[in-house]
Amino acid sequence: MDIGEIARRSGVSRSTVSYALSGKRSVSEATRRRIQAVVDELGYRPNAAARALKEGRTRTLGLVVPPAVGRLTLMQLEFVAAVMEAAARADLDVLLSPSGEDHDRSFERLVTGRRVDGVIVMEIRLDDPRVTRLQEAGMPFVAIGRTSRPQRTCWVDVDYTTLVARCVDHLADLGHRHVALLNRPAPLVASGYGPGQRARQGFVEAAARRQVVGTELCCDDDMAAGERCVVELLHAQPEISAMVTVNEAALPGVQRGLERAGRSVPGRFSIVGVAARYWAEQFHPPLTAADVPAGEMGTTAVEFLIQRIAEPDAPPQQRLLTPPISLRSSTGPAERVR
Amino acid sequence: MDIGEIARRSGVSRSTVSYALSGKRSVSEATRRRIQAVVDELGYRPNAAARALKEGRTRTLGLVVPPAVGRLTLMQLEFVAAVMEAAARADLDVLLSPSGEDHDRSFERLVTGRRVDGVIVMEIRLDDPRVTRLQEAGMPFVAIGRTSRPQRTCWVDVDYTTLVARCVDHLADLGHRHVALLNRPAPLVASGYGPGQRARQGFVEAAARRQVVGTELCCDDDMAAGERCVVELLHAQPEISAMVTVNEAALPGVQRGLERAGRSVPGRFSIVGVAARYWAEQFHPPLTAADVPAGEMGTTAVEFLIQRIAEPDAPPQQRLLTPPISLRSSTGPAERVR
DNA sequence: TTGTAGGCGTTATCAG
DNA sequence: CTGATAACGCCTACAA
Repeated sequence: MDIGEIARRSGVSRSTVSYALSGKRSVSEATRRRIQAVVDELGYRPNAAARALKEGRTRTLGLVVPPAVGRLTLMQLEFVAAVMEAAARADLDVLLSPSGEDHDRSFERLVTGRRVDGVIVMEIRLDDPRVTRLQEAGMPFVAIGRTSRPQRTCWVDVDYTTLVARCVDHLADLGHRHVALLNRPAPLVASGYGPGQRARQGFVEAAARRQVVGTELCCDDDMAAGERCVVELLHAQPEISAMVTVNEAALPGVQRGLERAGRSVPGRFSIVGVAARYWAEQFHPPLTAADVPAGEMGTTAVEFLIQRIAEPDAPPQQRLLTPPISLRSSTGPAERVR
Repeated sequence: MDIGEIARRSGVSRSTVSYALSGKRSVSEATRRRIQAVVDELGYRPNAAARALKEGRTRTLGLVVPPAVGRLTLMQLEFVAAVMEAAARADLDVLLSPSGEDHDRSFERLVTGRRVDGVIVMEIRLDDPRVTRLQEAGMPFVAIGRTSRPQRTCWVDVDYTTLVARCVDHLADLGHRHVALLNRPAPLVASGYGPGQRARQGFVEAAARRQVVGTELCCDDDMAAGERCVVELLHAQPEISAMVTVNEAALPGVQRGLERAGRSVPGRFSIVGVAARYWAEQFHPPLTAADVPAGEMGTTAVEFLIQRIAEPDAPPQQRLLTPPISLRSSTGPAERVR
């Protein structure tokens, strides 16, 4: 069934049907109704491919997700959901594409096959070949995260440097002198993962500024690793009385580790960090943390992308989010030195 | 840049270029190379919309995900990842579509706008309008889960009835006489969610058969609910010595609840269930459970769908999975009655 | 207010 | 082995 079928059945020309549906030129009320009736009856919808071919746009957004989605954190998941919903609200579809590993073909199809009008790229590295590729292909895109030279690209990111520094400040204010940073997995950070690197930077700077002794720890994104890290850390350096964490997936393990080490929170240990609200609230006691607004980021990314597709030459929009730290119950004053 | 550009630069006709790339008719080695060189140099790729229009297929699969993806369980997430990867391997793209709530337009675009060649629908209800819609639209699809009349549709599902019954058998064999079922959230089960209903059915039947006293408990999909449920249950019915769980998201909470109630596992309480392997292994002690093979299900779903698109009239394939229960360390003999 | 006709980029049929 | 040409279904400038 095509537009011709509708035209025939309503006794008008194909263009009249097209105009009646798009509203791009006026159609007499009578014929419009007649056409609409036929459309409803047959459940007609314009063929997306034909429309895309003619209009030169697909009404589809590409979403490039990290390779091992099995390891997707809750934050990322919330982000994907938000993108999906925001796109749906704007009547846009979302094409999912894995990147990294050996999925280059999928990425290439996206960029070069005109399958989408624009792309959102998650988990940007400081030096990311995908960004270069998108730029040279002239495909509108929004990066989630910044490369090391983010001036001319459109992005949405969380200011981990500032956030982690604020966490250190908070702990220093409470009198903590020996503080640890629980970072993301070492290979990830080493490969130029922005949040990991910027968290480290914010931690080191703030520790120096506040004359606090800082210890950084990289930890795999799971419960077991979190428990192990904490236990080993407190065994090796029992003087550490507080921790800043940017590794939400390790939180349940951290909790167990603290229990095993006999460090009650916040009485004998303080912990503060950056996490999805869900994890922060699931922690015992509820975690004082900057809640990453993943949902808002997804919505913003879609907004930016739509804007960018409409006006590719406008200056790229950028948004650096610094969500406030929600004071819950996981931090308290340092124990008095005996 | 289009195929004409390539044709011009290689000094051949457009059809020759097309054939050289598709290999659907033989092209002299010399011209094939010349064409390939130009293609590589310009980075040409066929316009997806034009190709879809002409061929009548989009090389795209639709994936209909549950509405509140924010609440996506790990199992579902693993499934989505597997679908994405399997599709990418077959050089197919995946179009993501939220369903439920007020996202009907997205679903309708998918079915009726010819945006995809086939659809995978997650989280099928016993009575699911989406299935009816897809059938009347003649869109090839694979259901993840079965409706109450699954005979003529193509689906992949987990046999919760059998799995839960086996769990009950295992506990009964160990001497447990009072057993609980930790099911998914009440509204979900009530709305005709297959796994929830079938888990209940398997539980009731097996309990009767084994002359075990069974108590069913619906529990929200989060840690806090899990903890609350367990504490309340053991307070109200302390004679219960074992539990079957199909609610993986509640597991961390269940663990805490058991600790708070002073029930060590497996010494003073046994627990067995159905869960993603990740959660089973994160449990303390590791959970004896049937590991839902979400990845395998995703891969199978893509296989089935590709097959179904190729031969829509072949009898629909169906796969009911009954993964074995992996014996870990969370079950033991019932305590002797004092 | 409505109809006619051309073209978007491909692939496939039909000639050569 | 290769080239011209006709669709695929839609949108829209132009004509009436």
